[in-house]
Amino acid sequence: METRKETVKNIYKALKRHFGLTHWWPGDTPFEIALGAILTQNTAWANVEKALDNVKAKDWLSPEALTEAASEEVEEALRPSGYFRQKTERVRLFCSHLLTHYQGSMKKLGERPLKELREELLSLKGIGPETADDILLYACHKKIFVVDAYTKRIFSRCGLVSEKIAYHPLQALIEKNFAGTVKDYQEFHGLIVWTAKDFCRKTPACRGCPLALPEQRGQAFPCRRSAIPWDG
DNA sequence: ATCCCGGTGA
DNA sequence: TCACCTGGAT
Repeated sequence: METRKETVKNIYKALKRHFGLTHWWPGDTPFEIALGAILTQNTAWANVEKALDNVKAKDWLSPEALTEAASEEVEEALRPSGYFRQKTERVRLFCSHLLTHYQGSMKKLGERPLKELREELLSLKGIGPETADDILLYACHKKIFVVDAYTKRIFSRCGLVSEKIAYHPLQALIEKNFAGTVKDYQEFHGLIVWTAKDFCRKTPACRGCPLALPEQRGQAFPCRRSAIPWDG
């Protein structure tokens, strides 16, 4: 029987074989990546892109510009991403922190050690575990596994964990059982996002799923379950 | 009508 | 634990 470590590795290998390189996260600079991480909270990425396009069109893609602009105008730009008042506040709090402590430099922010930086990000209002880890992994290139709703869905449907597992236990389990570089961590999360969109949707669309067991291949349902029972 | 790569406040 | 926050796509 497969060990948990082998299962995690096999999931990564199967997804990589199917999709190739994802080059996740979308965004050209560390600051844009951090911005996207905040804007995508409970929001479809297509709507985040519209907000980011608005910000770029205004030439506001910097912590200075976003803090100096009138908040009503920033709200207007962020509107397509939803929760636009909340997100304007969150974005500006992050920008202020960046300016106050790092001269607005994501590079300087990224020089802090992983654990301290994670606690620091979590202390900011509007940055929870997933957003913090997005920023750490993709903007600061720290080796940390990003857990999201898709990760829980896929790993639970593969039988590795309960679907109700909390953020940190799942993160710890994956990190303990996955040996990879920062690039591997980045790709793994990207592959999970793509898999969730194409196959592992809320209502499963398993036909052609790279994670389907051989005997289930070609079936529309069910996806594989209970490959390895999890004892908590 | 329901869903999006969540986080906060209570 | 849960209501709430928001607009846009399907």
